[in-house]
Amino acid sequence: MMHPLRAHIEAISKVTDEEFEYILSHFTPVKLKKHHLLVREGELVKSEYFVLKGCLRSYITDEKTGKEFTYQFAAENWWISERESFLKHTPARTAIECLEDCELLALTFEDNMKLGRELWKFEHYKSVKSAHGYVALQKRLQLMIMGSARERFENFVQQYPQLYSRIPKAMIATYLGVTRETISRLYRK
Amino acid sequence: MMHPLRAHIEAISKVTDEEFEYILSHFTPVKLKKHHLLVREGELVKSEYFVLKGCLRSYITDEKTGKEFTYQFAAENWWISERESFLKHTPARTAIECLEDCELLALTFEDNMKLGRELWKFEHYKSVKSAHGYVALQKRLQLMIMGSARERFENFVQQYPQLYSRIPKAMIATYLGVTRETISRLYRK
DNA sequence: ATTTTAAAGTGACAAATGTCCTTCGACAGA
DNA sequence: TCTGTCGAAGGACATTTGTCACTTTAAAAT
Repeated sequence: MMHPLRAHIEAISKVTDEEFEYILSHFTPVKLKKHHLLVREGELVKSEYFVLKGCLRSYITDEKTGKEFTYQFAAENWWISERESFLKHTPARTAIECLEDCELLALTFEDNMKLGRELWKFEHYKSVKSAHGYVALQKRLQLMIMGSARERFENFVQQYPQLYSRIPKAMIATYLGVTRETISRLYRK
Repeated sequence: MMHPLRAHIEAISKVTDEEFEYILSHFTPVKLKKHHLLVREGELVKSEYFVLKGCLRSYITDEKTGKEFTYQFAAENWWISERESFLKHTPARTAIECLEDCELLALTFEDNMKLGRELWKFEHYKSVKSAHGYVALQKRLQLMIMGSARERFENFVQQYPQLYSRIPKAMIATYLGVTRETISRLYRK
């Protein structure tokens, strides 16, 4: 069976066995327990992570109110990191937490750049991923502005059915910008 | 006095007189009247625009409800375009409208690429602008999720005082995802 | 100057969502 | 088995925001 990372890359551009082996040799496996913080707020983030197994989320905590805002979830075959800190070498504004026991592949900033320079296909893969991320962010903002809580919720369930049954509803709520009580109410009516 | 576009570029990377002349030679001046649609929904977008004078906005209209969502405003020294259509050559999902008489500088997709290839500084300028745009979008989403109507409004006024006094409140409302009545209420209390 | 049109402000009421508090069931650890 | 924790659901009530209808003000057009 094809390596999950390879499958993910090849959805965008095909690579040879040698190329993939070379790419993979730059990644470091990481295993983490549920509740472990992969990234803490204020840290410098040196790697991006590809998820082999498990589930994580990145989030911000509002200092004043203590309320959380989930910026991103990631399960198998997703990338997760703190982009801003990773790219600019600034302190992380969001934390990343394991919602389950996780197995990840870490790629450092330097190796990331190196692979980009050496393999045009890898650079292309990254830039397509990044463009997709941008469009997804736009759509999410638009839904946030134009959609009701119900629309946002239904959109989430439809878009990520696996996550919906796997992640505590309270966290999905912070991703959608509502309270868990509101989510709860949406079932009944 | 320095050309506004040059000032804008040099805030990120210095260019020589010759380089700037060369860059500028790829732009086409455009003059438009208030209410003119620079881009219509469904069109192919061939250029990005730098604003010399006037004020515009890009927006989406929800088919079902007829409600508008302002995606972006642009006044002097801003870039505006329909990025997705511009980059991927797909039909525009947002329209762009002049809120005042406008003077713009248009740069086509091809010239944009050409300048990027020929002048590393220009490529750098574009990539920094794009990264800034991404971070701004993230912050806007975050505020949308964590902030009340008042917080979003006050943030807007603080961030764009010029726009606030220049643009109809009803449009600012659609940018913030509230009704104009809500904006109105915020003054009094 | 006069008329017309667009934008802003207001009040009353409705709907959506948040807050607080309690209950219930599932399940992991002692 | 018992107990404690966590996630989910629910009710009662408060607050925010939306909707609609109308008035006032300001700006454009003639």
